[in-house]
Amino acid sequence: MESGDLRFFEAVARHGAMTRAAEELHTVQSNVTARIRALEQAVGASLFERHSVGVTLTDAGRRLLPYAQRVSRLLEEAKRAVQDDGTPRGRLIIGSLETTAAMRLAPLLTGYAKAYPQVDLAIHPGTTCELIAAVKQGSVDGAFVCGPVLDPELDQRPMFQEELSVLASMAVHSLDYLIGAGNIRLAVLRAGCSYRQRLEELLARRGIPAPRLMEFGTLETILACVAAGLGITLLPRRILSSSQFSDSVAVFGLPPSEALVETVFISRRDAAPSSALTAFLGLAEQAFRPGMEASEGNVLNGSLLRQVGKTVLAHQNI
Amino acid sequence: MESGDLRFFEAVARHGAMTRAAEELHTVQSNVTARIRALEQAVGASLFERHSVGVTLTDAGRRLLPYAQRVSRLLEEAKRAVQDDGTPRGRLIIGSLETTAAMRLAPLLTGYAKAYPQVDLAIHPGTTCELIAAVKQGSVDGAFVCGPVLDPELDQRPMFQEELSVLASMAVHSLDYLIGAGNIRLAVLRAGCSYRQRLEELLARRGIPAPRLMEFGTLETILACVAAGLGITLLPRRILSSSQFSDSVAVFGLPPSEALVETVFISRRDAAPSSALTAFLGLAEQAFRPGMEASEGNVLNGSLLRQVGKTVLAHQNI
DNA sequence: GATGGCCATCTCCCAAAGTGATCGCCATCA
DNA sequence: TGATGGCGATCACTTTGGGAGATGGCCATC
Repeated sequence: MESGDLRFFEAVARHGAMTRAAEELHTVQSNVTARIRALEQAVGASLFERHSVGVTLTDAGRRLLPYAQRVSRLLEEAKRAVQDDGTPRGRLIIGSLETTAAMRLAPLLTGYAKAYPQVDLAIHPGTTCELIAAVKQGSVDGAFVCGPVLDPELDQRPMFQEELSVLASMAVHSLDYLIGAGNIRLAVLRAGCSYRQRLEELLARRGIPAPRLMEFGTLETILACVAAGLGITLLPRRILSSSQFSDSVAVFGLPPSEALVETVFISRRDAAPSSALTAFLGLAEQAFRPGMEASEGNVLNGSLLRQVGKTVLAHQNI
Repeated sequence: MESGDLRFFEAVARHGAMTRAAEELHTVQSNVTARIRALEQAVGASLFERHSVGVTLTDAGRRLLPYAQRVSRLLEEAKRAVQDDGTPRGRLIIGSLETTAAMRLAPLLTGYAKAYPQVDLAIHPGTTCELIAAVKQGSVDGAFVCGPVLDPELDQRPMFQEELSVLASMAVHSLDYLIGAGNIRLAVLRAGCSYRQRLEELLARRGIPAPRLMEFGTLETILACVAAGLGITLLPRRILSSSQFSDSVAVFGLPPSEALVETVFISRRDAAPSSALTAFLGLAEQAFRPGMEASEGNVLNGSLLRQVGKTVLAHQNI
């Protein structure tokens, strides 16, 4: 069995048809047929059921498919590993929650770009779910997401904690106010955003029925919308410090059990990290890990009741 | 880059010479030269330094080598996975500490052999170190060893606890006796045996200088030697219950912190377990895990001071 | 029954891989 | 210093596996 055969196999499995796989492989159908047959003979099992239109995997084929993918990934990685002589270069794609990117990454990224000019750095925004999938699939090298991430395929490093707060318009003086207010909505970045789920749970625990959603493309529009009284949202409190809206929205602090979320950096556990990624991790830990105990931690362990923005609320009120 | 090229590469790296690698690959030297050169061109780096006699890996080659090995292992595994239709068959090699094999495995193995007659079952004895290496290398499918095993490559499942005791001749009434006795030795199965190290540490903590070693091939000879007063040893107490020497050696109980060792079953984390291995694990957990809480656990948490064999000793004496 | 999509099979062909001989390099040794 | 032996590089050649293209059969659809 050769890696070339597995490439053919994988393409056929993906397309469900030899003819279309042949196109992708820049060859003709008869070759695909022949090589699949050769592969079947090599492993001693039939891999596809042939139909009048297309083919489908047999059980044996289904068992082989993940290996085909792993082999091709491994070869890719091998190539990179050979070329990677220890000095970071090439492309590094980092996934990040939108909020994390907005609040935290700027100094890290500029520092990295300066320190490793040979690396093309790209930030890929997404929700925790999307980014986990992207890391596992290999389309991003690593990502900042909401922890904890328990996936055994992924390596997880805690980076910092965020303190979430409910943001609402200044007219809202307690969340109970929301119970009657029918036209208030949840303003979220994406339907799949993990903060949305958290906010719904949080309201549910207080007997507030989940308002309807409103999706926005950027954080600024969410904040503008919240300030305008169109909706409420749940975001890291810190987001306000760099925002023009810091004085125009009400901030509802939350008890630590609800407020604190760990942001972790995830990367594939099986793939050896590129030098570019290792260097990134080094800078990130330098930037975030000491900061965690020194400043953030103290704030979080202190009073969560004090005023932020214009509103002071005791936990009991929320 | 193709898996075939990597096979060539790996063979050359292993032999340190193209000519000899060619023999192993059943081809001629010129082909090896050509394919290595093609591979070097494909990855864009030189992989070997050519000398007048033989070749040596470059840094890039050293980075590639582990991938070559992983790819070929992965292809092997893929083949097995395709052929493995869920009913255990084929060869299953289980590593085990000698003591574990003697005391624990018999019923499990007979049960397994009866339940899965299509599997050729083999037991491969060894020390914890040896077995860990064997599992990682793939020469055994899984192994019972002294836990905990922290290796990230390995999956570890606790199976049962053993209670270790120091065994000595009936003439020895306290371990302090050993301080003067110059000709007493440690009787161990192998130099690398983890019990040996434990015993030395244990004696050291009591101020007893480490006696010299005596190695034996079988447990029975160790026990005979201990009974004859030639040496002392550290073994699971349970070993005596199936031994003719149970009445002719003195047993020194130990406090739980020193006595208890967890026996775990380790297997490769990355390789998908064969059906034969999965079935084995199923039976093993059935056999050992319920037993752990029900009988063994109680005994261990109860008095460790009571008499076993003929000697009663308080912890303080040991 | 005509059509179209798809897979299997066959033949032809070629480039890639294998073969064997030769050359050059270098260490060793007489 | 010259002979020898081991080893890799290179070259000319042969072999063959894989790719191309044509054809036929099957089946669903219209």
